[in-house]
Amino acid sequence: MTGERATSRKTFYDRVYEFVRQVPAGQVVTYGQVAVELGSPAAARAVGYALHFLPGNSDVPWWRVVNAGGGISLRGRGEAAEVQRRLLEGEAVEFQHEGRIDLRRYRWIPESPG
DNA sequence: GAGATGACGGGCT
DNA sequence: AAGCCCGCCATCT
Repeated sequence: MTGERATSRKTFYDRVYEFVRQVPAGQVVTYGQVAVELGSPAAARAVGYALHFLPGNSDVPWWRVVNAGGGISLRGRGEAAEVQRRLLEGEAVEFQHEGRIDLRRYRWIPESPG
């Protein structure tokens, strides 16, 4: 009975959605960071895959998740990348000349003194 | 049970 | 600086 693997109850993806949902507007997190927060620092790929299932009308701010370089990859969807950038800019997130975000400034850290 | 997929990350050339 | 390759992990067929 002690083996209450509640984690198995929800899929890794569901945990990703919940975490991303906690990201406040105007801040961003990286795929790798989400993976770390979920307990799997090497599951950055799975994190991106989880967001891949999210429709545009989802209540999960998927656009607040960027790659480790603070940029938008969307490795094969340039259009989605443009939408993501627009959404972030709408939240006062500044993009640098190289189209990347200054993570030192916008990266959100959970349970942070803020 | 095994193989294939994929919104990543890091390292090497 | 840019591009390519490998590895990692979770889910699906």
